[in-house]
Amino acid sequence: MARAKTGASLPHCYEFPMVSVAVDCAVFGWDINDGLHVLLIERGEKPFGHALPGGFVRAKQENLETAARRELEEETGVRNAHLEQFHAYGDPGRDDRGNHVISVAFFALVRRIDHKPRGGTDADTADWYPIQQARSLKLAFDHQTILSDAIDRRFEKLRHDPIAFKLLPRKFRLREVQLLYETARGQGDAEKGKVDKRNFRKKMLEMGLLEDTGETESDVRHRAARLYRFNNAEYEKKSRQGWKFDI
Amino acid sequence: MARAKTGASLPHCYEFPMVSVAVDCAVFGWDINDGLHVLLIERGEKPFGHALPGGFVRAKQENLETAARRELEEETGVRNAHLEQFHAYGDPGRDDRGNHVISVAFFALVRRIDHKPRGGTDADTADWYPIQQARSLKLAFDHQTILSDAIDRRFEKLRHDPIAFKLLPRKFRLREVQLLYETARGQGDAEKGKVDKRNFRKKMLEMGLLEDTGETESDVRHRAARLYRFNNAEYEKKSRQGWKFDI
DNA sequence: GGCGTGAAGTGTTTTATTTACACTAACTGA
DNA sequence: TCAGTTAGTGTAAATAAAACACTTCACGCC
Repeated sequence: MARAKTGASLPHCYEFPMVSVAVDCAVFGWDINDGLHVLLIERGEKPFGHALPGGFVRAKQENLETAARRELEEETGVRNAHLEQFHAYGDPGRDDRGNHVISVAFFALVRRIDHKPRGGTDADTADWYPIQQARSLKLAFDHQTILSDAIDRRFEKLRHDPIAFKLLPRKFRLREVQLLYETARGQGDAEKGKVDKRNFRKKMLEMGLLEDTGETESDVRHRAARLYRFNNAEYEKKSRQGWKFDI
Repeated sequence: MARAKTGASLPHCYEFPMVSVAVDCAVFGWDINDGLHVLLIERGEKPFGHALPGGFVRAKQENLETAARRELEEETGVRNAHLEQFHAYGDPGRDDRGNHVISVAFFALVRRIDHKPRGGTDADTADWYPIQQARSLKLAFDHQTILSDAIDRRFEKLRHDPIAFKLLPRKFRLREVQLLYETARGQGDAEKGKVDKRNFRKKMLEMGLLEDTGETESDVRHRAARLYRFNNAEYEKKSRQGWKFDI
């Protein structure tokens, strides 16, 4: 959403100068073959360069999460992401265009395969970037800080909340779960977070939240893996009884 | 800060309707003899009733934390609290006075003994309320939700971060530390979070972050306890080496 | 000065959890 | 049938957590 331009009509008047409210999304896309990537847009207006997708909240029309979903879809085409708010950024100078803009940042997770990003309404282009590369880019505003905070502080959440299963197909191999958790433990770098296969499988299966579908994968040129599904009903039951997911 | 009144001059004009940005603080006061209390104000203007201390952010003048500190001092006299942002609330209807106001909520911890609250600039009165009582009050806006979120989701933080020591005097008894952790574990109710004394002391001392001052408490009519101090330099050193506080 | 009161302080054993570790099974394609 | 590739499996050792009860000290009071 563009801000007021000189000469435009300014029909909304207030007693005090106002702070603008934006939302920005650090969207992480997971792909078993290709690890974690971050969704960035290339801005079609000033300040040019890469940035997190986001934009202004529409006053009296939507709440913060709705705004984040709307902007994410408008700018990148991504829908139905797992979204969670994680921090508000509010330094008076963080937006270099002059207004005081606070931004409520969201952490989002999607299956990369579901989301071939496309350009957005402002002639921006959206694309996936490997985490390491994204970290080394100079992003607009304070988006590099937001991105780093998202990576450093939010990935551990996958270990205490089974949101990881939202990143997997409905039927998945244990190996996929492990790789995803290793990536989370290593803050984007699976190698760094490596764990023992036998211990991981034992713990995972003993939790009792994975059901063996009886099926196996096909079209592979090696021994086929069993496929499991996540039993959400059982998870909710255990949660209600005070049990905590932890891996 | 009052909002625009009908007939007041409205010199600040924008192209789009604006969202107002407020900060609110859930301040928890600790006292060894008296457990945890929450700081609430009684509003001197509409909507009347109890509320969390807070107010509007001054555009272009201050960031979110500064605003929170300012409002906290103005309304309650509390200074130098340990403050951390924890969630932004942004439903369009959450402020029943008509404007769309988002509120960035802060979780704050103070030693209750340091803060005899006083009334604020808007003829509000501030006072401490036991947690259970505060939970049963009907607070203004969505402040009851904010308070519940603060209690339910933030207390566990004391277990992974030695912020608890900010609530203790510089020299403290191990018993005080234990009681504070039990209160955190029990989300405000020490009885609920009770742990074994010997195991607690062992773990605490083996961490190597507490220094025996050599002194003991005085003016007690029973065996005097040793006084310890928290070694912050050592904590930072260990943190840098990847060690994690956990109790 | 002995005794009651009240909190401080102290070790060991048992149990549960976590870690370390290496081979066989199944399938495919050459 | 063999080479390549991933799936799948169990046990022992080490570490961490939990359970558990009595003695020490300071004081006030009789």
